[in-house]
Amino acid sequence: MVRLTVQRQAILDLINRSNQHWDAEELARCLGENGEQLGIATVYRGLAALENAGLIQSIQLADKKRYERADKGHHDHLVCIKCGDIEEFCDNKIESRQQQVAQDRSFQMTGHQLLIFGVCQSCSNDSRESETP
Amino acid sequence: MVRLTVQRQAILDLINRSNQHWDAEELARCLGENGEQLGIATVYRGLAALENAGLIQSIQLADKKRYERADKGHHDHLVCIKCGDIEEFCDNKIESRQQQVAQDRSFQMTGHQLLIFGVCQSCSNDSRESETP
DNA sequence: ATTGATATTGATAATAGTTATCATTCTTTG
DNA sequence: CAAAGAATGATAACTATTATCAATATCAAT
Repeated sequence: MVRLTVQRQAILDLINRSNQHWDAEELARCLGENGEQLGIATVYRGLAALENAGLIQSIQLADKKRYERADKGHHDHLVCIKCGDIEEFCDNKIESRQQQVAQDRSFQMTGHQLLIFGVCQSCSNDSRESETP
Repeated sequence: MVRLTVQRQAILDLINRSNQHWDAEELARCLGENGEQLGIATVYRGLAALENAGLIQSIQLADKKRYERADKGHHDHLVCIKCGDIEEFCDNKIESRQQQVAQDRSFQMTGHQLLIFGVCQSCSNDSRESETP
C-alpha cells in the first residue's frame, strides 16, 4: 500500500501549483529553497509513486524524464530544440488514428508519446533579429 | 568534412543488411563476432556521423537510442512493453495533422517521434495461453 | 498507548548509456 | 613528401537513475 507522505505531498503541491515540466533535480532544488529539503532518492521514488497513482504525468525526453500535473488530462508536446521550451497540444484526430493503427495490428495499446521537435515562435523571432541583412 | 571510413562502412552495412533496431552495444558485439572489432566510442561516433549524413535513422527509447536503416523512409513505432519488440507503421493522416499543429502555433517543426506502447499480438497470445481457465 | 508489520526516508554506492580526452594513426591535398 | 584535418581506441568522466540498507515513520489491531 502506497503512502502519501509529507514529502510526496510537497512534491505534488509544487507540481500542481505550476505549469512547468519539472525534472527530478529541479524539483529537489526548488523544494530545498522553500525549506522542504528532500533526499534526491526520495524525490525519484516520490515521483514514481505519484505517477503510478495517476496524480502526476511525465514525458520521457532524450536525456531525462520531466513531470507535470495530471489534472490537465492527456496531451502531447512540442519541444523547442533551441531553448528547451515545452508547449502542449491535443489533437483528437491523431489520438483516434493511433487507436486505429494499434487495432489494425492487434496491438493492445497502453499508452503513447508524441513529441514534435522544432523551433518555437519566440526562438525563430530571435534568430531573425540577429540576421545581418 | 566527414569521412566514410571502413569502420563506419561496417556499421552501415550491418544496419542495412537487417531490419532490426540496433543499440550501440549490440552493433559492437555483432561486428566483433564477425571479425570487425571496433572500439565502443567509435561505434557511438560512427552512428552519430551516419545519422547526420542521413544514412541511418534512430529512435530514442527511455533507456537508449536504437538505430535502423534510413532507406525505408520515415515511419513511427509500436513498442511492446513485454518483449521489447518494435513494429513500424506510417499513417499519413497523423503526419499531416502534426504539420498542421505546428503551423497553427508558428512552430518550425524539424522532426517528431511517435511511440505507441502496449502489448504486441504475440505477447498477448502468450499470456492468454498461460491463464488458468 | 504498545506492538508488530509494512512502507518510506536519506545517504550513498552502483549502474547504464553516452560523451570527453588525448595520444596515435589514417587521409587528403597542396 | 609534408602539413592539415579527421578518425580511432582506450579509458576517464559525466548524467540520470536505481539499488542498498540502516534508521525512522505510519497503520491496524490489540
